[in-house]
Amino acid sequence: MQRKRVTLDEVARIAGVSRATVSLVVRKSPLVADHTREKVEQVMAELDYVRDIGAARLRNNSSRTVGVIVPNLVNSFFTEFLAGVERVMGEDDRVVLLANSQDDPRRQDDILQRFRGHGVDGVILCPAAGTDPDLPGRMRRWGLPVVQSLREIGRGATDYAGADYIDGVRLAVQHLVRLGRRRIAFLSVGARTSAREERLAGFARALAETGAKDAGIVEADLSWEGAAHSAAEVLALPSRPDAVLCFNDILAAGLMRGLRRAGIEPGRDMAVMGLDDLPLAELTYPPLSSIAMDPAGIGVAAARLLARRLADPAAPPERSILAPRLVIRESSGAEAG
Amino acid sequence: MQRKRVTLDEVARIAGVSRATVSLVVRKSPLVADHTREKVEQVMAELDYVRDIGAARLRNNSSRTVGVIVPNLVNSFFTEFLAGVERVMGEDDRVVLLANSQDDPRRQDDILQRFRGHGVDGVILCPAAGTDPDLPGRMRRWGLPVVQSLREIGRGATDYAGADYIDGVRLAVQHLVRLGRRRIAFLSVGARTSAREERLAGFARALAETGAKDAGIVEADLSWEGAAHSAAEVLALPSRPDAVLCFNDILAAGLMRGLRRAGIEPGRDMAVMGLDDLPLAELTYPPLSSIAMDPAGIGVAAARLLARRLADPAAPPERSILAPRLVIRESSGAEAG
DNA sequence: CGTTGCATTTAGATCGTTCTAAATCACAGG
DNA sequence: CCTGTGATTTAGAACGATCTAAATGCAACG
Repeated sequence: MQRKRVTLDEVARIAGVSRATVSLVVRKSPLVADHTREKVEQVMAELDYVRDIGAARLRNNSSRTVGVIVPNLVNSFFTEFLAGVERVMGEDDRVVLLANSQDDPRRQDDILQRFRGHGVDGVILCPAAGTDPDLPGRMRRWGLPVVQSLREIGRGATDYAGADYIDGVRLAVQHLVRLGRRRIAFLSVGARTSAREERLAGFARALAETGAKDAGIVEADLSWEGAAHSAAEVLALPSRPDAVLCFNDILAAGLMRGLRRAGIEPGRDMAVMGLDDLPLAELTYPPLSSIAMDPAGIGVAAARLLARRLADPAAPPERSILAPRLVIRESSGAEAG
Repeated sequence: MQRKRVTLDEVARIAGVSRATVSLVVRKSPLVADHTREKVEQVMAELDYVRDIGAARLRNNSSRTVGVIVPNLVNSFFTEFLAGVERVMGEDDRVVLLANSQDDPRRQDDILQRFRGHGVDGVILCPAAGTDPDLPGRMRRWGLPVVQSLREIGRGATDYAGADYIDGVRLAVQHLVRLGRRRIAFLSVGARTSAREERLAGFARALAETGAKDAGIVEADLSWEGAAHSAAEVLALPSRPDAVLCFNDILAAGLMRGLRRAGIEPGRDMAVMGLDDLPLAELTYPPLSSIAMDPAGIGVAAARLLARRLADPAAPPERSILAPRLVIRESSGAEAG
């Protein structure tokens, strides 16, 4: 059943050259004469030769494989990110080893060990909440190149690709203020990540800049049900908010369900905004105003950073921060006037 | 920068045993004496030894790596599927090579060659629309074990994991008929896949069983915008439908937007149902009645089938078909009575 | 004390590639 | 005809594991 592999030796024997020559042809070396190359390529096609990249890596230490670790595969923010990464890697003839840390640092460690064992050239990591702050250091000591993305441990320790969350939140707050909202609450999540810190920091800063009132911060489970349940808590805030900015669109959609159940009409009685502009933002009712972060673009950027890092391991760490964009729909309320 | 790998030889030297013994320890062989094992394990921990799986595979032909090819990473049906696969593989200490065919058979072929080159143990494949019918045959000739999932080329040629789409459609049609709907249309997609054929076949069969009228089949782009645009076409069908069953929830959500733009209230004036019960079905307005297909469960089943196949390559092909479940929300109209 | 049997350990070949250093070839120039 | 040069080609040693077959140690037995 298991068919035996066609090897360089076999091709060499049939083409009447040496193994080394065939290897050169495989690697498109300019050293080999045109007629030899043609002959060898023909034989390779006939025998359906497939180069064994594992064996190659054993010798030359490049597996053309990169690991990607995301905390979650249900949130489409991460899957769009992943799609961006995968596209660039595919174009670059690399292959993606995917793993899901489920936001658990222990699992994340296991995965990294597996990746090391498989000899990945590098890793793109969205660090799990609660990751050991020394992880970038450990990875450096392992000699494993890493690009962090979407979240970051030890700012500036490694390459990083992300969106400007702080500015994104600012855009949202400014938009709400322009529409006349003054008491703004923030619906946050429990998991301690740099993304959360940045969004909260951006919130505080934007309130200060616009003079809007901080109506309070509520924490919800990261699921639409969780957010729906938080509606009561939001409505009970001492200074009753007239707008809620949510950590992401999933929470925003859930919150809108919760508000409507409580008889509050989102978009009219209470402005609601999301962050991330997931595809579902278009489909909720009312359609959700949000801040587009272009996760696929971030994935592309992360993949490029890793490619650069692999080409030049000694280069100084680089950051690739994409600008967010305000997407106005209906949940933030009618246009002023 | 690139740190040199710790090898078996090194561990052996420091632990004062032979390379072969260390190898036995790594593989948890019962042949080695307890005190030796302890000593060796201690040294491995000290040196941070990581076994090179590529080198191991070269000798024993098992890479503990499987390839997964999906046509799309945006549709959460596929990402939930992927999450299921990844979970089982992780538990089983295997790693997933992910690739996205974008429903393009040429890309899919490239990916398979890459996978072969990386020495994957097997592949889980959701074949791209338009895949060469002989692909299962070619893969058999390559000696590459494969489990098809969600879609199928050459029924019964390989292991297969999926949901009973035909029965799923039947549940939907029966539900609509129970609510008094009589003229049912189907909003389909262009891509020719077994999933599409089964859903259409199920539709025809269910209409025959229930006596409902086929109000026509409309094809949309596989995106919510595409479906929104199709609303006009649906409304223009000669026997004006009173219900529309959609190929999936994304189309259903888009169609509802399109209907509302045209002044038709989904759920009241026109029943709308989706298939797949994606998370977004909860969040649309009105919430979408749908048929849960449990993609994560299918992913789990596919991973198990592949594990079985790897353990016993000669076993006869097996099918794992999950039963669908009706999820009633509001888009299908008020409860009868 | 030599032998047998069992548990444990090991040397050396091997997997399919790439690398290094050297060999071979073709041909021009002296 | 010999030598030097640049272009091709190659033999053989890696890479880091696993496998095979055999060696070793040790205790008990006759």
